Amino acid sequence: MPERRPRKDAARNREAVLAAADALFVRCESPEDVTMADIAAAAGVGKGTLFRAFGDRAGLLRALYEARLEPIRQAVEVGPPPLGPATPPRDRVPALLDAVLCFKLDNRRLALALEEGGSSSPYRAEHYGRWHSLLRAVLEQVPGLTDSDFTAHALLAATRADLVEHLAGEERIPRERMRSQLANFVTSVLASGPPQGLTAEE
Amino acid sequence: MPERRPRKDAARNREAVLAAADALFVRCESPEDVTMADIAAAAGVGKGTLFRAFGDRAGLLRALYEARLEPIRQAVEVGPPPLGPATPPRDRVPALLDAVLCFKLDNRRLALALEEGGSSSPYRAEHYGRWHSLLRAVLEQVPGLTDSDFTAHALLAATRADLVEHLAGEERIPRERMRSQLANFVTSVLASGPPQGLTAEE
DNA sequence: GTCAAAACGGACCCAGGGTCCGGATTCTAT
DNA sequence: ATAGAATCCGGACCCTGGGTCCGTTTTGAC
Repeated sequence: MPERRPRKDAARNREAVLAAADALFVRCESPEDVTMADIAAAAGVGKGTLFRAFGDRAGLLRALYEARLEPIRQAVEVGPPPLGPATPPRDRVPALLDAVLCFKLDNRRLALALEEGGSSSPYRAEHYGRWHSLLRAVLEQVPGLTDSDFTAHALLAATRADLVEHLAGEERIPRERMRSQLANFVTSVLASGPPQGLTAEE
Repeated sequence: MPERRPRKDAARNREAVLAAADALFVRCESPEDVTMADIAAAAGVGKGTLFRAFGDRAGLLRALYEARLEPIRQAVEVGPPPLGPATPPRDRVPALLDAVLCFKLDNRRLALALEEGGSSSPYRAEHYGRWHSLLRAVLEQVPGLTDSDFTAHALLAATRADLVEHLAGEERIPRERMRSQLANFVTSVLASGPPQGLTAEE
């Protein structure tokens, strides 16, 4: 099956919708007061178009999220340390979580809209699955650390969009402070367990 | 102001609604397919009654939640160790989080409905505020532990209703295993920092 | 028993996600 | 270039579910 590519206008409209949605989410107070009709209007497009292109609200949000996430995904999969695969586990774990935190700080409303969007739990999203299994795998390589699966969940939970929003918005905690607090937290989780040998173990 | 007490029928109906809602939430698959109309019908009451008594959906959920939470609240505020105030901080922290976890396991659907209920973030709920400031205060008494505020948030995040639901439902992790994993996690967070002297410090 | 205050309940309203289909656009083949 | 089919457009329309309103009923104080 040749998988014929979409028509030109379809592609153009798809981009217009993504751009419009992004802009609206940045400007809005809360994600739920940007409606599908709003997005369609802002993109100069009919509602039908928007639903045909993305299926439903969640689909649109996902598409936006994935697009924004792409650079980080690259950096994690094939980039240089401290995010890339060549990093020693004890350094990579904090780096990964810091990246997630920064991403959510930079895309607060969007992340909020997607994670707490209602209907299905954020834990079913495949992007969560990716972060979790990656983190889990890296944690597994940290000597003396058990329960990597749960630990990965728990660490990621510390970067939940609504928590980040609360800390940044309500408690007015500055970005750098939040990053360092998360780093400390992660470190303390990693630090426990058997003596994490200094430099020379034998 | 005498604050005259409610009429008999009002009180009776209020109880009926709470009971009906509780029953429905236990039976349902997802909290969002138990509608306000359903609850009213199940309680043998009109929708108006239900809204007059609780204000809105969130109000009803909150009322239910608080009611279920009451025993634990008592145990924490005036009960014996390990939950009560007489417990040494290092022991009380895990106990508190274990209590939260167990509560969410026992009231999965309800907690889900309230925390991810939509509109306003769970971090604005006053019951969250209570848990957080208590935990924060206890953490503050653990020597060598910094960032109690953030740490309290991060630890509580590990017991978020939808995470618990995911672990118990999707990943089929048994209760006791989850409790011990959480306990390990908490311990590792507490363990770091300065030497937590054995028994004799001087 | 009487009467005002309080509560009842279901018809009603409305926003917002999602669907539908007649008409406009784009691609392909000749 | 152009006919014709495939695809897409867009906004009128539907439907669910939270929340409101008000005529009627219940309660309880005197």
